[in-house]
Amino acid sequence: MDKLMHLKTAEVEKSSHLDYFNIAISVDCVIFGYDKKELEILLIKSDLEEFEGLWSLLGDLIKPDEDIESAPYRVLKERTGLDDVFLEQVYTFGSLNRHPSGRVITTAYYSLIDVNHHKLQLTENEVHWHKVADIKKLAFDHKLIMDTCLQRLRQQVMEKPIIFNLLPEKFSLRELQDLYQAILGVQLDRRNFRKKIALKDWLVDLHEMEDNVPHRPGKLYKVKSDLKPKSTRKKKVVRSRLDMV
Amino acid sequence: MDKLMHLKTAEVEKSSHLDYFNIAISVDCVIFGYDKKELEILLIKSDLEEFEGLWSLLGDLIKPDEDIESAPYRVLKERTGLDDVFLEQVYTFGSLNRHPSGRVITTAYYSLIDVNHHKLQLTENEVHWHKVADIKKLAFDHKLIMDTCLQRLRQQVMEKPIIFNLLPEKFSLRELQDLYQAILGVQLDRRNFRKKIALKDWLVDLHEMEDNVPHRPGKLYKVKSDLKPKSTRKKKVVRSRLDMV
DNA sequence: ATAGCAATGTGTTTTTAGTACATATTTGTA
DNA sequence: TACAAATATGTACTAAAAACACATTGCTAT
Repeated sequence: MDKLMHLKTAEVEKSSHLDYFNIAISVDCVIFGYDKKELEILLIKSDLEEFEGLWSLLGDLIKPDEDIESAPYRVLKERTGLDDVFLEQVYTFGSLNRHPSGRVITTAYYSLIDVNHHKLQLTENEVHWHKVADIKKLAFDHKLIMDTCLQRLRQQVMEKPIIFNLLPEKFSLRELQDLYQAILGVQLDRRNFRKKIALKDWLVDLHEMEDNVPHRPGKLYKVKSDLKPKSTRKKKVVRSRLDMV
Repeated sequence: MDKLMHLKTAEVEKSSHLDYFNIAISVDCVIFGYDKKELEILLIKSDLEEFEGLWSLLGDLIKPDEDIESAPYRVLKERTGLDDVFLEQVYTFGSLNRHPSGRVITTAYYSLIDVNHHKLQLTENEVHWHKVADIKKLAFDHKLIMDTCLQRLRQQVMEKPIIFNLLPEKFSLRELQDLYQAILGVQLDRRNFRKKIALKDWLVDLHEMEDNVPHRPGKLYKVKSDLKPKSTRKKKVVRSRLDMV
């Protein structure tokens, strides 16, 4: 409220490149994928001297003429070719020394992508998938950002029907359970899992069967079509129960 | 990652006042208080022409040499004289046209203050408490920010022992229930409420009684002392149950 | 003093959700 | 045709949420 807040447009123009604009702002994307029963994220090799050999999140500075929410969509489009992705803002990180080259505050988003069915056009060959479980260290504060996003993902996945962004159109309950286990990092009881999912009432039975499995095939399901908004921007409000009321 | 991300320190210095710094970044504080069974927030009169007569949140631009988290503490200290307050980051708002005077991205924090027992030193007389329920419109996108913070507060208050930041040291279950009702905007059954609170195991029975009430006095409680970190920065992790595990 | 008011303080029942656990069935394969 | 590896399903126990009623305490007005 103090400074810019009280200025009229003309004054802002005048003072543009002074004190108030000494901070750059970026977005960083924690792009989750799922492959071979493992949760993965998409990383790019850092080319800062300080972080030689380390990987970092995909991100970019926000342009002066784009909404903050558009920035992560743009980053994903530029890096992967995808543009109908699930994205959700998580937290904004702004420690003084988080970026060695200057003052950069960054807003973290996480994204969920079905790796096997949207073929990514990885524009740079320095971009690769990494198993989340194997990641010990990243450039900048990106490990902290990743952990924060993973924590949020774990919350959300229990409450809202977003997990289906990581799966193909048709899937078996087994595949769904494997994915939950990969995200939550725990083993689940199959019978209780099925009851829980049934209770949530997110699925439609397709009356089709798996094939290409070396054992008894399971039924296939898809997510109910009214639960499938990809992006946060047009998200349907699914009220969580206020359990004290 | 594109631009600044790849620059070495010297290059950043050189390019400082160019494209990358055309966005200002601020924090805005949704400061919740509780008085006479109503949830309130602290607002300041907007002095932008565009928002003549409207109220706005307390905020300020982030200084190039302060952590993002320090900024809302500074704002609160400057505006209210308080410095041991509960603050939590909620969301970052950055629509292109949210600020009429220029491009400003803002990170919203909410704060909980016991109005009656920490006397605020309101440095400006344009700063006042307003009942949340009465607020229809605010300057900028501050109504959206307030609503987002209120929604987060409602979530958190069920999960974590933060509500006590709005109450005096000693309180009765009746006062606690009234406060929950004010925040959640619903009526609660007294017996079920007490059971629920007992279950959470947040309180210590002080074996003292209310006085100055025109009816049978209730017992007084305080929050368990190990549950009282005021700020997010040193917050104790209270694991929420992963109910599928 | 005492009747009435306005609270506090407690307990039971029903329903729903979570947890632990076992058996029969189906398909592919050796 | 027996076996391996899944799917599919049900029951009993426990915990929590929700709905609901009665006795008690302290103040106050008559």
